[in-house]
Amino acid sequence: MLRSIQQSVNMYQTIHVGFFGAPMDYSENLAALLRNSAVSAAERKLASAFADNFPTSALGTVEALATRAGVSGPTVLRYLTKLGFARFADFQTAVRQEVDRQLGSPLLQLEQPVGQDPQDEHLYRRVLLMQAESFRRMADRVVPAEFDAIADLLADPKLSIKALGGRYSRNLAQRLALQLGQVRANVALLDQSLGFAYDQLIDLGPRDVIILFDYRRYQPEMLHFAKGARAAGARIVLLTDFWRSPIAALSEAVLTAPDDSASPFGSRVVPTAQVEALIAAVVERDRDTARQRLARLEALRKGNDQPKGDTQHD
Amino acid sequence: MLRSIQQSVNMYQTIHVGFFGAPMDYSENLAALLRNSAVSAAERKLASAFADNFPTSALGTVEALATRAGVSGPTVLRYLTKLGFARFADFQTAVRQEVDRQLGSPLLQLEQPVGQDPQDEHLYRRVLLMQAESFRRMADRVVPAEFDAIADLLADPKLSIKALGGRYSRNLAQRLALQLGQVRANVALLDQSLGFAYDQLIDLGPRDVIILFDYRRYQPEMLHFAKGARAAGARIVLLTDFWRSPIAALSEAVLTAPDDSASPFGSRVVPTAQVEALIAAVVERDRDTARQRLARLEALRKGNDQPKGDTQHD
DNA sequence: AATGCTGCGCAACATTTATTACAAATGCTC
DNA sequence: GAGCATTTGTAATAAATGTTGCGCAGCATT
Repeated sequence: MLRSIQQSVNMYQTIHVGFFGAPMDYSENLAALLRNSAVSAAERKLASAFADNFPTSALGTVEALATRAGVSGPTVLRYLTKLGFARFADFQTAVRQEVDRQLGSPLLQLEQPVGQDPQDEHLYRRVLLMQAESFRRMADRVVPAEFDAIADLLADPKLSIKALGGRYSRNLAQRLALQLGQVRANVALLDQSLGFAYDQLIDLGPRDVIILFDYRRYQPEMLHFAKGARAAGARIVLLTDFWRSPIAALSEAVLTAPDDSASPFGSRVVPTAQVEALIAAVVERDRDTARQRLARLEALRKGNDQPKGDTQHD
Repeated sequence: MLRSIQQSVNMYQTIHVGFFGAPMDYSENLAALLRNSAVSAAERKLASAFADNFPTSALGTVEALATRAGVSGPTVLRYLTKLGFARFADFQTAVRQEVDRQLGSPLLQLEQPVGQDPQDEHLYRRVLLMQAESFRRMADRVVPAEFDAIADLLADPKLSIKALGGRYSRNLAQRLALQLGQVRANVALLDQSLGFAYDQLIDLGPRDVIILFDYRRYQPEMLHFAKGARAAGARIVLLTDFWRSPIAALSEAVLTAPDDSASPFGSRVVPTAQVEALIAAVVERDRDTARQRLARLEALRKGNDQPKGDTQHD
């Protein structure tokens, strides 16, 4: 036990000493660490097995690995212990992280436009490309059922829809309420500023759908309100960011979005698209009703065009 | 054992049936299979957990997965059984193969569209991909000078900014005013409904920048207002769609956007991004001022937190 | 209201799998 | 060639993990 004084560490921080005594730090490259640390015969066989098809080989069981390498299980364990992984589970966690990183990075590199330094790009162009990337990624994590569950709720004519947003997301709630109100009945925007809408709580019941917009710097009042609504039996739908507002636990369906932005404020671009998609889905569910309602509204608007403007929020 | 006659198979050959009975074959894309097969509430949560960070989430233990998703272990097992994986080990093997394949060919990494026909795609996914495409195209028609001209105006502390939007674009004006107001002084939202803001016209002069949002089904009142503002000597900036509102002729800078949408309403997603980009540009032009102003606001907000809510629009 | 159905979590069970102790084998030194 | 040290495999053990049956709860149907 002279050699490996190193303790078991969370991150594989093993430092090897290279040819001229220069320390080699493998903390960034697990695969290399595995390959270069072999000394004895069995360890070499093991290292080869790792190298042969890296991530896969390391993600199975100890036994599988041992068999593939032609060594015994304990040898595998001992090797990994030497490298600083006290438990096999720790090792696998590290491998998974590595996989994640490697799987994630080529994507980003691919998107790098010709001007190698993204700083060279104009801000505006940079923002647009970033958004394009966001949407591309969003598309790859769509869970149709989740979206449909929300759309079904919003489209159900027996239910009444109430939208509520925080300081910066009130806009979204407003947009949703405005557009949804044009294609179906019983849509309201809960107004936050007026004593914070607690008055509304008393009337809530199981026939109400509360659609909440809550993004980072989550406002405690929102959670408080959500709890009250839940207690009253209302159904809760949540749109939030990737960090997930605590309200998620109270919701029966959640839609998340990234909020990467070039400004000090989180971006609401993807959520805006989500709202629009929801509207589209609601329309799709009962095209005729929506069409008729829109036509009626159009007619009404023609009736009193110039004077005063519209009745509701707009 | 009535339901799943399918045996455990090496390759996950589950076939789903698309909208018109067209079979959808996921045999090449495990991630999509996991996301698209969810139906019940718990399954949705699970699918979301899978989607959140795909390979990693699936390579741990059943328990870890269940916890992350907020469901029970057996639910995980049942879901996977439905998808054709008799044993959890089979599933993980499939995941590992997938990881191998994807690491091998980074180019294929972007999920190749599952339903060959875009019609087969889910509405939500379709919307997201469409937006990605929109932004991609927008990036290729960026005219930096035009954008910068607008940003310069909005950032000029000697000028006063007034935002105005139409029926459906008032939202954008509001968002701009709200955020811009946090990073610089003299920002106002012209309220359309109150007698249509003509009162404001009388005070306009060359030190005012009117930023207008006018999208298809251009409202005549907007044009009328713009003419008045122009006559009063105000500077006009316009955000409109590709068809270009007639106000464009009166504006000293114009930013256009597509408004393709799946709903009866035009999409405001790109314009939202434009607004955010403008804010970012303004902040970039004088980072210190913006930072200080934000800090001061923050402090003020802390002062009167709970009572009444904010003074202005929000 | 009562009944059947489905979805889902709890908890016991069974199996797998990591881990440890021990002994055989190998290589090295005197 | 005996003795010591290091390496490696075997087998037993303990822990973790997958798997299954049961029952409750919610929902739709009659």
